[in-house]
Amino acid sequence: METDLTNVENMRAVGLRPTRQRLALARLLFGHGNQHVTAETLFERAQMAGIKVSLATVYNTLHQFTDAGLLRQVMVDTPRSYFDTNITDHHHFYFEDTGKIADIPHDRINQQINDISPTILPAGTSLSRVDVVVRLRGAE
Amino acid sequence: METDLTNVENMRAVGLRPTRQRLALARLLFGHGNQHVTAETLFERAQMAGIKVSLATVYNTLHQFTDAGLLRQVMVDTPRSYFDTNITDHHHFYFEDTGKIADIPHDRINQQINDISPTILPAGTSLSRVDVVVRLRGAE
DNA sequence: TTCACTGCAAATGATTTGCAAAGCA
DNA sequence: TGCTTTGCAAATCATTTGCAGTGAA
Repeated sequence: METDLTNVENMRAVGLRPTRQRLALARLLFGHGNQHVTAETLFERAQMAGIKVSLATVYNTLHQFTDAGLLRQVMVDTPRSYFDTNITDHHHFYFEDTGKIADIPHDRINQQINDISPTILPAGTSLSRVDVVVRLRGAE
Repeated sequence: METDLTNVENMRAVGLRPTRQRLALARLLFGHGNQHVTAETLFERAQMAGIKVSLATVYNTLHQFTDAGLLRQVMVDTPRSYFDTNITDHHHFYFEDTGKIADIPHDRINQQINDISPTILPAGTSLSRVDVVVRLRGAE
């Protein structure tokens, strides 16, 4: 289990003040299993949940959580970017027809990639991360 | 060798009228080895080369070439997208410090990916393409 | 009280679009 | 001529920013 950001102590532990907005957004993000959100979808979900928060704050919060290592930013489509609550080593399906993404479950790709990557890095660089996006057509 | 779009017949062959702007942009794109461009960088290069073309037309042309299978759109960074003149199966380095991309040369990743991918596709979907982005820190 | 955080509205940056003028068939 | 394509400017969309007001320590 990852850091549970839905309580005050853990929010402080990652260097963020436990404000009403951040706690509420954390609850939406981390309280219901792994999910992929955009700023817009999280904002809408917050509104439906009756949480008073501005879109700008949603953007700020997503980036703060990402910087704290609690979210991972996934770029598959311009110009919108997704944030994934699953921060373990894994990769993504991208459904071209619907624009949605999903985690690749039992990740065979992952092991292979991790084995290969270090051997091909250009001199003077270090690996930040490997993103694999398997783009699909057809049913979601 | 790919289709050489720098001449009138081939431009027609992909279903596009060989206009002055399209021919000139094709020359910039396909006349000097593989490269990665954004709409903005191609536009600047065109201006430096004395080609009279608008930014809107550069955008249109990049998408028309992409639809014709002559370019590949690569998304690594929001909200700007790159277009790669190399349309063979291959993947990319992304230099986080500079925001630039480069093809991964002798592509060991590629074979592994191609072997694995078909085995993990969700029912009802077909593989469009696999994008691997190896994100690097440090020197470009 | 102090400094971080929030919200709003305006600014930004990439991209797209509407439409009249220009160019290819 | 007729249908594409172009160019410009305005529109759009996601995102960021400036700044005054609010809230946590």
